[in-house]
Amino acid sequence: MTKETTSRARKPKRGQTREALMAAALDLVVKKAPFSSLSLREVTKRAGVVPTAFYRHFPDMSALGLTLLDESFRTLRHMMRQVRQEELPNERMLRGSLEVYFNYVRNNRAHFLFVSKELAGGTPTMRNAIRREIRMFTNELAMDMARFPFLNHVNAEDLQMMAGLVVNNVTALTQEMLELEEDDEFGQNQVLGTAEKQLRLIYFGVGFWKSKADQ
Amino acid sequence: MTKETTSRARKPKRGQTREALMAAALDLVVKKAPFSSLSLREVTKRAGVVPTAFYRHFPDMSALGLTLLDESFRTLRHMMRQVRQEELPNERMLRGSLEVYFNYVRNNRAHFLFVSKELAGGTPTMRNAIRREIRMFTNELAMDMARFPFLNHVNAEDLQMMAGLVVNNVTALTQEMLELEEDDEFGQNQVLGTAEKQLRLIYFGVGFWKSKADQ
DNA sequence: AAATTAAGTGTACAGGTGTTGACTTAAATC
DNA sequence: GATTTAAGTCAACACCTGTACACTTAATTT
Repeated sequence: MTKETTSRARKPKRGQTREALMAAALDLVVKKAPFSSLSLREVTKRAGVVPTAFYRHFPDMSALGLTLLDESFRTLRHMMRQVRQEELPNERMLRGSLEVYFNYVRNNRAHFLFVSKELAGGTPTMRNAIRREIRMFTNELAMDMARFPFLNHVNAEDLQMMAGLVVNNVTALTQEMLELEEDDEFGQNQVLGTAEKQLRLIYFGVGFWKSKADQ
Repeated sequence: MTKETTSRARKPKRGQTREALMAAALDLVVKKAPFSSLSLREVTKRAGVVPTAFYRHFPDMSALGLTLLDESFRTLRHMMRQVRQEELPNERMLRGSLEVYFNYVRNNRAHFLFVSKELAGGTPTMRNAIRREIRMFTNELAMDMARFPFLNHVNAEDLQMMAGLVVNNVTALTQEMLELEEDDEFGQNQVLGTAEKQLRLIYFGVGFWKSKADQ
């Protein structure tokens, strides 16, 4: 990661064991247990490699975990950025964004399951990393809301509060969606519909609230 | 639990080991790891008892977990019932309910931490039990909302949606509060304040939303 | 007072765990 | 082509795990 001393980068092409280890861990998280309770041996076994080979790629399991976390959020951030820089928010854009997001969740089930379980049950390091990431999303959302014409009379603190409400709720609905069977399209659409209604309430509700109770 | 065959109940007064085991497990959950990754031996050690003594009280660890879950929700339900049957909802009642609730959370930190970690990381049995319990709270809340004069023109489905929004959010804030240090009163008050603002938005927002967009 | 039962202890075993060190081998660099 | 380095294997260790079985002991029932 830090070393690139010589002129030409030397890439170990042969061993994609590193990726295999990460995939194995993710796999075990999906169909067995939270990451925190996976054993090194179990992961290497599933990766089709001898236990000691693990140390060629990670110092210990928690390092693997952090790498997995990084991977999860790097691609998620990428997607979020694409969603954000679409045209100005309007009526249909809310539904559209939610569809893109939940579609992404469905296509990255393993990563979301991993993150979801670690958010509550992981080591403090893990939990903090995840919470920091979520806080970042909340801040960005608050900034986007500020450009929403309907909301431009709402102060920064209240925007933050609203964004928190949205993020908390979407997080919960994501976990709900992860509990559904992968092919339960009915259930998934139901969650999506609920999400849309709830966000609509939040967005439109604040207009009323602010104009009435400014005290 | 089921047996009470003879005339007089025979209580094993000597061994409060059962309670000790439950307390030990809860203790370990607070300061170490999610319940799922506790070992039987570690629990018995902390309870000050030999490993095999465990089997006199529970068939295995997951039975202990379910008992713990039962205990957690039995007292929580009791508190909720008291909060609910207060006088009709009004302005100050929102704040009051939240204070009672979060105070309860603070006084039952271990149980909430346990539940919070199991909600995402537990066995399917555990997760379902918890989710069922939460769904129950949501339903009860929806019923309470129906009696709210401000909301009596909202149909059942939307009430359910609103209640879900409230419960999701309070759940998230509960987890946020559990991450704070026990003596961080400032942070705790901040969470409480956020909660109040957010719920106010939900409650008052819907009035505007429904009267405007009935479509 | 005798008998029964609940609840504790100690020993033992088979298996899983993380990590060590020395060895092999294939690829990348010189 | 020789050498260095990255990435794999194998064997061994000390420890922790759940659970079976036989044993003790105190309390409750009879």
